[in-house]
Amino acid sequence: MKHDPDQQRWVAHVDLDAFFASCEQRDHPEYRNLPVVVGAQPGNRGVVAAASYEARAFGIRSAMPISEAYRRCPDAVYLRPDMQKYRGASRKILEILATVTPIVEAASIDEAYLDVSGLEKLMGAPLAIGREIRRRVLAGTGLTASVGIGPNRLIAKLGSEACKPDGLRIVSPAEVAGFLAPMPVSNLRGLGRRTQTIFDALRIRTVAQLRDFPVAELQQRLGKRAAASFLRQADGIASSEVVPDRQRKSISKEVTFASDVTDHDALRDRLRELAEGVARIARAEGLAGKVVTLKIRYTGFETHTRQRKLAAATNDERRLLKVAWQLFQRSDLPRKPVRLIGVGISGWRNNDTSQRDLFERGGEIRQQDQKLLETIDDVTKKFGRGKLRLGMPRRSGPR
DNA sequence: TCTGGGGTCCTTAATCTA
DNA sequence: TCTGTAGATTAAGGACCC
Repeated sequence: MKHDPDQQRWVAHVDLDAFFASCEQRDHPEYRNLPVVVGAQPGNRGVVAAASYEARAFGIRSAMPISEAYRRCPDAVYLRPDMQKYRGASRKILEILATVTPIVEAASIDEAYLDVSGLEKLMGAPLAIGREIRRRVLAGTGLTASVGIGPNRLIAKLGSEACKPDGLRIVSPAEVAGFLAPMPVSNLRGLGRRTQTIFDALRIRTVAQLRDFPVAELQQRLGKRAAASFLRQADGIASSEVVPDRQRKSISKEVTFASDVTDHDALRDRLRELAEGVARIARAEGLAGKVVTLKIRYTGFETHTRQRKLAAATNDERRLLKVAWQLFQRSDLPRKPVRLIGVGISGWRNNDTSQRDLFERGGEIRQQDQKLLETIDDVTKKFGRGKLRLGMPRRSGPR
């Protein structure tokens, strides 16, 4: 899809409100207006996957331990996730969004980006486009979505976050700086607990404060790359590329035991089930991978991964299990009770080198070329051209 | 408090190779 | 052949996201 470079880019971010909980409230009218918590069952290990807005009023949040949620609201409706139902709803929503524009990128089960540039002639201004997206999603699924529209993905996403639940927010290029300035830096992408500690120590609370902070010190504390990423975001600079049909990069399955396990037969049985699940998905999607990863978590949350690259790609559960079990038996892993075990596969054949990918990554490659040229320039200045053998194939065999 | 499951991306270190 | 250098590849771990 070609874009007129002079045309204003508009990206929409569509985010379903309390998605899992809303699906349940939609299908069970008796749960409407009640606090609904989807996740682990109270009394078991696990966390909250989604909380309805009624549950959030009790301070219940996603990723909170279920024991803590229960302490805050024992009378809430506690439900196990029904992933099939949510995946079905997700597919339906993507179909609806595709009636607005073909350039739709599913970012997760409950979020999508749309490139709505150039739709003004058909649908009107961004405000009208946003209203129409929300109307179609509600009419087609009975679910409410919050929509943010801005000049790039970051602003669109922050826009939808700012207007949740059941809202619409348009941020024009002229409004970006003012929109970002008062925001807590914790709203920026890639800022988690660890980085937050650093920002706290530096007394950087808002995006405006981040913008005014000395660059050198920020680089020293966060590393050049991360510092640059946050500063770009603080200036509202981000990609506006919406990529439909992104290919997944890995498939994995894992399980946390109700109580920690030491019996190797039991572990191997669970690993077999997980390998079967991974292999089934891989075959269904026509994928075969060369890299097998074992994940293992011990008592005390100590987590390790071990991986091995195979000579040939596979999606066969027996091969997966065999390799994963060999990895489990490696002597450098602790011999302790096991809390979680998982297996995954990645490294597809034909991975990331398709002509389309190469075409789309052209900009990146050109940047690398530029870097290379700069490096060659530096070396040439130091040592003279005689030291360089440019464009000559490497001699093979022993030297 | 006590931490699921399924992912992506980044950093770092070790190793291999030219 | 020796040695230092440096890029590529592989592996492990961690941060982060939904």
